[in-house]
Amino acid sequence: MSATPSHRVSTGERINDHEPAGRLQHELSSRGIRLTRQRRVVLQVMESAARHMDAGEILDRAQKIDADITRVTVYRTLDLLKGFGLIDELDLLHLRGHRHYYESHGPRDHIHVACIRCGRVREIESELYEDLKKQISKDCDIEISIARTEIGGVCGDCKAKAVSSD
Amino acid sequence: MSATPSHRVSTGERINDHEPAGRLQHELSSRGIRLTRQRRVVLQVMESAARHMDAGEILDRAQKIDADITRVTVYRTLDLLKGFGLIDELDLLHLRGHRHYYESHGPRDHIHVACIRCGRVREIESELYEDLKKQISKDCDIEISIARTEIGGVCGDCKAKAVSSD
DNA sequence: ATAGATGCAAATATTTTGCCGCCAG
DNA sequence: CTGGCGGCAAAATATTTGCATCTAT
Repeated sequence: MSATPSHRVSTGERINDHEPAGRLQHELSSRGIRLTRQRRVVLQVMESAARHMDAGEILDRAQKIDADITRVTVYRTLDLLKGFGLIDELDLLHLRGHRHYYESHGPRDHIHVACIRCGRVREIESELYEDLKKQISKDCDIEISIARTEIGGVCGDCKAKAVSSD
Repeated sequence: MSATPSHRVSTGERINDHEPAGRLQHELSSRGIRLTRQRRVVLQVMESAARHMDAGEILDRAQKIDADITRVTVYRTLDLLKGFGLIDELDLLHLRGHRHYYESHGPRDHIHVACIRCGRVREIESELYEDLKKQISKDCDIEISIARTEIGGVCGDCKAKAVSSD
């Protein structure tokens, strides 16, 4: 790792520190969206997520809290949140099949950096990334509302392991 | 559009000008991969693509050239090409459902900029993007082999239309 | 000749929809 | 109260796999 990283780097499992508890609930009710028991549970799962989850994992976690929740409700709630731009849908470079992953994120975009060997995903924020988006916005005359960047490669740990096992 | 864009911008339908004819065939055979009749057709479709296609569209085009090609062969060939990093798999922000799109690309990465209203996708290259990747590579100690960036927003044309229809 | 491809059909996986009874506001 | 919501079952999509046969090298 570089001694003076020019990016804020977060490591390993996703830690949802930027998410004030109840943020999603608040966003929805302030838009006049009905808050059902099931939705509360899915929102709770999304907010407390320690990592990116696909629809099946979200269902599993939701059912641990409230066994009655169905797969269909999860899909419908995810669609709802996507529609309001409150969560992002990622594919993480299709490293593990064609699943889609969901995450609730704070106000600032982050880049997903994944190791194609071990699958670990890190998230980073970058001033340079903000500059790039501004540049694109100007050059393409577009008002950016979604930005997604996924980077894949072999991480340092995996490179080291590859060498030591030769 | 800005008078002096700092990015190379390509507009509208994808024009595959960076792809020397037969590039994919050459890449495969130089790796000792068997070139079957079916694979040649799929490669031809990928190389001559005027835009991003999902698996179904690739199948349709391939069958227009050779009616015997099956869906399964298309999937298997796409997997093969992905495995060698010769094509990219995109979801274009899931703007049109959960389809996956495939594209063969030249040596340089480009950014996909999509209008969330009209769905038009532009591709741009950017020096800033190259800088960003270098920075990430250093900060995260990773050797980057895939980079994908998708940007969404309302394009100038659609903004203009929205105003004029008010 | 033969390792590796294809085709077929069926299995999986994933996501969406119609309809009806139910509940949050 | 009542219009939006959730559950159920089934449909629609999308992708993968086993196996027998064929073919590029």
